[in-house]
Amino acid sequence: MAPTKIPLDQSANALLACMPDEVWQRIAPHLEAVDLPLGKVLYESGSAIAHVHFPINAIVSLLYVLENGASAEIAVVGNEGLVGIALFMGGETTPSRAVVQSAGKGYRLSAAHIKDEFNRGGPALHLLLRYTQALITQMAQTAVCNRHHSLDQQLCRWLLLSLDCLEGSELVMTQELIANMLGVRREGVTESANKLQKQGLIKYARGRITVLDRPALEKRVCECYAVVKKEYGRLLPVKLAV
Amino acid sequence: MAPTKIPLDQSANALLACMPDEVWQRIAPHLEAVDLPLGKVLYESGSAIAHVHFPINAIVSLLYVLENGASAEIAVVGNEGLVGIALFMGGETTPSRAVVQSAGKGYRLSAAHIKDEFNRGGPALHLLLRYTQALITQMAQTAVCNRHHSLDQQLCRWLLLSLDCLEGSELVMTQELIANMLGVRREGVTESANKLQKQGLIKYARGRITVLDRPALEKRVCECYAVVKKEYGRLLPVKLAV
DNA sequence: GGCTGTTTGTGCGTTGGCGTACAGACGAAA
DNA sequence: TTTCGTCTGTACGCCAACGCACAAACAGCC
Repeated sequence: MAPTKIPLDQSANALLACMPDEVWQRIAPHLEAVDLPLGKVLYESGSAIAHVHFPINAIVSLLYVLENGASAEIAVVGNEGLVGIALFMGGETTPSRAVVQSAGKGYRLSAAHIKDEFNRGGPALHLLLRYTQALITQMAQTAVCNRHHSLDQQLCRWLLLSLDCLEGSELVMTQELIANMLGVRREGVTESANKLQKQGLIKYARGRITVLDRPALEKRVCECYAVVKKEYGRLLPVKLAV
Repeated sequence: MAPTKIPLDQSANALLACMPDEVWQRIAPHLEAVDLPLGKVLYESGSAIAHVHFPINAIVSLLYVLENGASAEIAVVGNEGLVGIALFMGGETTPSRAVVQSAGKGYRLSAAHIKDEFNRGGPALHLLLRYTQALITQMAQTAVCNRHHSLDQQLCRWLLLSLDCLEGSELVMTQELIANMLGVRREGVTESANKLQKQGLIKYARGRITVLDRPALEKRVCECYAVVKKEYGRLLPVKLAV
């Protein structure tokens, strides 16, 4: 409950890192460092969102869940972004669910504080909106990818996107979980992952994936990965002009 | 080129209708009535967007086009919305394409004017952001629908969404076009449409679809339609408080 | 009326992913 | 060391959608 007294690191999250000093000074006192354990739900479909989260080394999935329980991931958020855009977009909530897909840490900021900063209309607003646009691109590209690309390709895309959110080349992630994210059968993931393993691109063992040959993965992935990456790069320059 | 002198009707587009008088007075002089013929491209992937468009009785599709030419619609915009959110989101452009899917009329507003109004930070900003969130919901739901629902269901969803943008119960639209939007084969659409026709839900003839039994369509459509509708209703109240 | 181009209908064989079922493989705990 | 639960591998039939090829129906135009 009480704000954590752990020293804050502005560079731990790319979005925070882009904030001009003035903004950072204002919000830093209200940031709380939080643990984001695997499976933690940051917000639920339709229910009010209490905080935005800035992942540091965790990965958060935005999922749409259907009535029959089937689900599909529409976007991934890592330390390049933030979870809970509905707060400043004005909807307060959204019909999706945010779940921690890879455990780690993050900062959170209460709804009131993020809205307050947003409504000042300064650089934070523009930064957050540009980030939102990047997220939109990711969602749209996911929609197209779901329609036109094979599971093999989608798995590559997913591995690369997740990898980009972490350091190192290891993901802690069962095939079951991946299947849920991609909205496919577990067995399908097993098959695709096996192909990759047999060709030496990845190593797989009981919930640990090690990427052995990232360039080869990039050669096999569909264009969707590059489109999204490029758009993030374009919309979120390393350092925002003050 | 010169602004059209046709009398403007604020109620012709729901988003405009929601604008408080003060805003309307400011932007109305810069609105131009434009024709939106079938197939017209309002903006192209990656190129600068010159205007936002407020459809009146036209329908505009937001499409992602893949390298191999395959495409998929990620959202539909009718008189409840606006085309060109990238302008005020700060990205200036987006990797998608906006195409008129059903001919009609609309208003357009230059990039400079919409940004100017947006940056005032008043009610227009909040309205546009709420609309954007609704659009995000539509995109995300499309992604899930692509993944989990049958072509039959998706066709129903598409028919209903299009119908909602028009008055009357007739769509002018070839199966080929619908197939492009849904990102499926034309033959697939033929088959699905035929099922609907045989059961008396629609009537089909050379690019004219007449919906005969809308309630039956609504019974057959997947949940995605209702989710999107509900979210639009929630985020875009009929009249914005001034 | 006859021609032409567009739109719709139909019939293949193919395939990617689904649902189900079960077996092996491994790790942690007893 | 054994047991148990989790994770991964494999197999089978099934089905929706695909790609391709072509026929039929229709509208507009000469």
